[in-house]
Amino acid sequence: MPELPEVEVTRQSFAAAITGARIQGLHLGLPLRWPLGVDTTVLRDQTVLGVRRRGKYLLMDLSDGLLLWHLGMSGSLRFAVDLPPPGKHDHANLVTDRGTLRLHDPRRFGAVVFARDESDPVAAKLLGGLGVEPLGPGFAPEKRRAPIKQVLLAGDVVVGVGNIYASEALFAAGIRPTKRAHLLTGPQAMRLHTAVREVLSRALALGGSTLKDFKNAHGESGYFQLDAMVYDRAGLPCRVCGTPIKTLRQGQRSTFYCPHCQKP
DNA sequence: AGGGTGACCTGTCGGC
DNA sequence: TGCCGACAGGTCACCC
Repeated sequence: MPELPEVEVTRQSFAAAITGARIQGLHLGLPLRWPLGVDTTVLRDQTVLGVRRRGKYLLMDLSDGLLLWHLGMSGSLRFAVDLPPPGKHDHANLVTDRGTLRLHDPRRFGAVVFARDESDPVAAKLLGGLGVEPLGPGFAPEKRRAPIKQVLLAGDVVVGVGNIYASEALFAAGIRPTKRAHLLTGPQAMRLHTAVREVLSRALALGGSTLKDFKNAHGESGYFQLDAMVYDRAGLPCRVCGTPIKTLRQGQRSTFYCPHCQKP
């Protein structure tokens, strides 16, 4: 579910409401991707100072520590005063005096991790290798020899671009996903950066994609039916030139592209 | 060090 | 209807 726009929409939908809240307890269900890293009692009576985002991680600043949240492939957050009792796939509940933040995550690739701060080895392992923010000044894929699609996804050059928006951005830039990153021309690299920014910021402005069932922390759907140009459109006519969209596998992930609009 | 692969886990969908 | 394989929005540990 969550690529950068969905994570950021989620953050914006509850950050202000939870800031200032006093934590009463954290209740965990089935194991998530990583263990919390500390006994839940250290969280009690801590105050939430704010919620930031780095890549697809949410960083919750506490009065004495940092709580990292990741939504994995299938995670979503709800924040409300009166949530129904936890269901089968609700695996983390942060109870505060202003409401409960709940992680719903059927596949359990998500995580909640405690760290003293960002330099804590626990946090550094997760955040330390991350590339630049895609909405920031620029990124430099040209040092990599791997296919550009996989470089976008790897997260160590630029963060936040997931499988859907990687295909969409490469279409917008007119670049074939199999193109080796180091063979991009200067203009192509510039167009790609522009395309990534535009694709992500458009989805963000529209409340995140509703490709499957994305909802913000109020449980509201994005009011944007993702009108993908290529993603999940194998065999359908390109919306620009009519050529059938092609699909292939790269690193065990599906890629979609227009063989006419995207130059090898 | 970069690049390729397998792993984690559950749900859904299409085909027989 | 049931069963089975393929696939799903992420990213890490592990090899070479």
